[in-house]
Amino acid sequence: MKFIADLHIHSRFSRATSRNLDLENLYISAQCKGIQVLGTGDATHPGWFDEIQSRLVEAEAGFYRLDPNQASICDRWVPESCRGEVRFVLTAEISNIYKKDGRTRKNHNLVFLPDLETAQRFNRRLEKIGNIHSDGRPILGLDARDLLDIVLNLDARAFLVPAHIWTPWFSMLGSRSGFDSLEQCFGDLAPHVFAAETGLSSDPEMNRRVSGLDRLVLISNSDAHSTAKLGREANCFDTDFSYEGIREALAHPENGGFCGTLEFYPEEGKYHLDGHRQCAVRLTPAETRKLEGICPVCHRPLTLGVLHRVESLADRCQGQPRPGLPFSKLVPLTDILAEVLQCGAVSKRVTEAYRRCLESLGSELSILQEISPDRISSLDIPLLDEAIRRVRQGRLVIDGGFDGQFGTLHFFTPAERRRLLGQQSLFVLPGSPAPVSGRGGPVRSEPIQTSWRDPSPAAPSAANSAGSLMTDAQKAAVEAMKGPVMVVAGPGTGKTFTLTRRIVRLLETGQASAGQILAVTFTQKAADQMQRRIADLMGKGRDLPLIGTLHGCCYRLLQQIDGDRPMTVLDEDHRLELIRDAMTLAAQDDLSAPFSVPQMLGWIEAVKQRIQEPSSGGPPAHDVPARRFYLRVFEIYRNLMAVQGFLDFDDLVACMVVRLEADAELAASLKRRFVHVLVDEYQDLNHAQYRLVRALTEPGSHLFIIGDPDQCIYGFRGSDWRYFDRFSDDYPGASVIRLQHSYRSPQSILDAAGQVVAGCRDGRRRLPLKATAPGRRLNLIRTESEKAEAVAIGRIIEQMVGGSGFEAYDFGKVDSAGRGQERSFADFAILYRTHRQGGMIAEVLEAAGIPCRLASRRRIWDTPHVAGLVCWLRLCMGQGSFFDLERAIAWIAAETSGSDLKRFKKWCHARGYGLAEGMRQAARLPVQGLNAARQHRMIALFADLERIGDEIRDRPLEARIDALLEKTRLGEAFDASPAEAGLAALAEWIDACRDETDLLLHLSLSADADLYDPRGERVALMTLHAAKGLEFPVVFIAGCEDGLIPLIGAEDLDEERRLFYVGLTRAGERLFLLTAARRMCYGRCENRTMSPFIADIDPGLLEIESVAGRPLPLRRQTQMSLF
DNA sequence: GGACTGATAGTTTTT
DNA sequence: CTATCAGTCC
Repeated sequence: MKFIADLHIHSRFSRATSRNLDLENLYISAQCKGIQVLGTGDATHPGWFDEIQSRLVEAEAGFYRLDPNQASICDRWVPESCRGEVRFVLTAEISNIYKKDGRTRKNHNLVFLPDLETAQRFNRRLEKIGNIHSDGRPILGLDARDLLDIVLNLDARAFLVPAHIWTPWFSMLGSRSGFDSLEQCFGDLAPHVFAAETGLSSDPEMNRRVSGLDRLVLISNSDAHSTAKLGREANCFDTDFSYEGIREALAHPENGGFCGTLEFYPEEGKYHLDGHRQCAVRLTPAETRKLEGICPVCHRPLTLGVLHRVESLADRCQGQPRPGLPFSKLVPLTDILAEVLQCGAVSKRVTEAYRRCLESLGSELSILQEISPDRISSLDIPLLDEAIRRVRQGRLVIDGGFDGQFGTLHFFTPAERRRLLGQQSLFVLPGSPAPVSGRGGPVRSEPIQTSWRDPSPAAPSAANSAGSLMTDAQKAAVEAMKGPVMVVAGPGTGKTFTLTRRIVRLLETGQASAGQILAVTFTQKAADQMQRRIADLMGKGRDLPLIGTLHGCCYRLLQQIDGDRPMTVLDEDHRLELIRDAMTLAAQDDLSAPFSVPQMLGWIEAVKQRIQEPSSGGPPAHDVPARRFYLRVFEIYRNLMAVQGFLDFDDLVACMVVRLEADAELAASLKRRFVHVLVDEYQDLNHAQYRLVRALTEPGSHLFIIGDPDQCIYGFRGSDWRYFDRFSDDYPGASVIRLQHSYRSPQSILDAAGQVVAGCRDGRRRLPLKATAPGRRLNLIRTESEKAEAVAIGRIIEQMVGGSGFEAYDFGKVDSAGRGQERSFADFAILYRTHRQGGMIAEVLEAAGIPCRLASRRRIWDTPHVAGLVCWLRLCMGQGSFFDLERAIAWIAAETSGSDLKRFKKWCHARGYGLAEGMRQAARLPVQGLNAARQHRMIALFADLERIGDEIRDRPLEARIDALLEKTRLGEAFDASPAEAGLAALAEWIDACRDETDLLLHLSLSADADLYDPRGERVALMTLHAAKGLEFPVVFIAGCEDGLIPLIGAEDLDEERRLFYVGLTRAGERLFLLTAARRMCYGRCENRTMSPFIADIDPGLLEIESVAGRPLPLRRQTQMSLF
């Protein structure tokens, strides 16, 4: 069957689209236009998808029609001459913005989906990658190749077509955004792409000059943002009337199902020629080349159009024969009428004439293509017949479009018009305009003054320290092998680099075997990173040294020392639960709790971190009842832990220290074993950890420490930078090496940071850091409110990424000539003091379509079903707690209630049973507080648990998890809710772990894992603390106000200063400091003043800007930019 | 024991 | 503003 399809349109849920773009209007307009098949567009948008689901019904396979009742109502609005069937296919456009091979890429891709179910799966998949709610054309920081991968894995029938492949800003081959070939863009998956969309500004003829595209079918669509633009380009098919028909026709053009396209005259497209709209300069590619791409008015790079781009990639000359299907070029009927009637395309006269045409002649496409001039002239619209004839013959003149401005049409010269109107001739006159070649010469008007802020974008960051060049100091640090070495490594001086190189050198020169090296870091992330880097440098299959966090290493060593004694390390939730139990038990002895559970946890931690007795910590001495209660709780807590064989984090280190200090033999053997000990971030050691390092080394040991006292920001949990400064006393004769060359930040940022940290009252002497580049001033932006602050950040990001949608350019909002270096979302970080601040910023940015990664304290296994699974695992391995049991039974049909379990727990606590012992005893002894029936049900429950445990015990870990999912309701939960990400992270750990003990250790010791798909590029939002060790080209520090930095109530102002210092030095190129004049604080609106730390920065280093409190934000009214 | 009310305090966070 | 906890009532 023959049909015409427009497969790329948008709904009203996309930015800058007409409000009336709903399915009904599309249905009506498609008929008026003469289109039989429309892409739905925006199928990724939940709102639009809901509409699709509720209003459309499947007609042919993968073809959907408007609900018949609705359709008959709509038909009344369609002239009878135009009526016909309309089908929808599920399509969506994705805006991919990402970095590849060092350049920011921005391309748009059309996705075709065979049915609603697949679309739903697609949306669920994308939801994890980015925000699909805020825009019908979602912006994802996702590599186009990875998008294609997702599409291919979705369903064999789904496919992807790169959209309007030539436009400069957002396309596969775009001059400012793209690649030079399909293969570069899609890599290994390129063979799966079989079609490309040419876009308005190019036609098949131009495309065929590039032989790399020969293999592709070229399709054309309207990309309509309003119903009026529907079908300005379209595709002709003669194939099965179904989704599969379309796919087949495109994938196998040799079978003839695809018959070519209806094209817009490319010259009329917005990006045909080169130029600057703001400067009113339009140029042909040849002229642009003569000017070397520079605008003669503003002397900035010109926006290169599609023709230019085609010519630069073309390997066939113009006019050379080339393959391809027939196509015809059209001009929208309203444009023709506007020209004929000499008035605007949206004027009333044109609208009326248009309506009249449709009513008498039929659909627009039939008028443009088929209806004979005789019939057209019968309408009595002067010149219309002649104009349409000329369009069909290609006899019109178009001033080519450029830099976002449509080209303009000319059918008749004034003289000609007079003549034609005079004689109403039906035959072609000699001397009418030649076929299009474009009156594209440079058009110049008065230079327009444009303002731009960013005349000299900062140079890209200097040579990275990962290169093979080392500074002398780095070299010294890597090569000083004997005795204790202390390295003071300021921010960006290549700390990790130095550390890894040193380990590799130790191994390579044979000075130490892998087993003789112990390297400790502070975070799991740092340990993983170091392990990876060393593995990369050493090559595969080599033994690697023990590299881990202090806690992880202690665990391993304790395990080795004690053989297989089971050790379960409790995570924070468990500890709190246990303390709660302990406090409840203590309260029974007639005492009420004068403090909170977290407070108690803090005291316990503090005491353990100092390796002291409980009596040396806790509530102040004068509060006698509180102290009594505290001591009692502490004791009970210890007992509860001991009974079940639990350890907490601090116990790991403390136990190790106690063992080493008490057992000289053991200490000596470990000292013999670990000849080289390396400690990263030494300034963050707390007392117990310091004692541990001391106990593992002698004063003359080959102990290598590296760190930066100015970056000690964990004082609140016991870290003390003084251990760092004391190193030379503890280890006399230690070599001291200072790394002072920063590869990360420019001088301006280092200077400002240095001025801030110099304000510390610690009396330390500091040496200045040197940068490679001078850098530009720091921007200090003062805003009215926290919302305005977020909006200001968003605007800057939007501008630096170069606008995330066409709109930004098409409406002239962003100065396309004066933009700075292109960035992608992953280049930005927004830092703040408290988590609370992150929420608002993320909300504003997400709403504007900027993808964010909000670092949260919640971890992946905090989602109920992942947490449930972990509880089950622990229980089945005999390492469960009462807490695990309570949570686990929620996932089976248990007849035992939570309160029964509480009574059971109380009974166990009273008798000193752990869970396992308690479960055994409950089978034979009466449990106090439970009647016989309840106890029987509980015993039955325990038997069930036992049985499940027995059944799965001998299976490998993965099979065990599968079985658990099957035997409990966990499986349903994982199926129902989109927490596959959680399961995936778990699976990753399972892969990485040797055995279940390892896994459980990981689960309680390991840091948060991201819920986000790492393939999606996002702006990072995190606290200043979390930013430590990271770097970003562009850094925003939000809330630079008194009360936030330094935080109100902070005891150690120096630490707040260091924290700010850490934040400042994360920036590789640009640093923005933001303040709000007013901020909501605990529900109250507070006036704010600037952080005193900013006053310590030389004003000459700051560029201060105030953002006025204009009303926020006019989202849909202006549609100018994302804000 | 569970549902309600009112008072109160409220960083930062890795393991 | 909101989570938490203690106290109150049924």
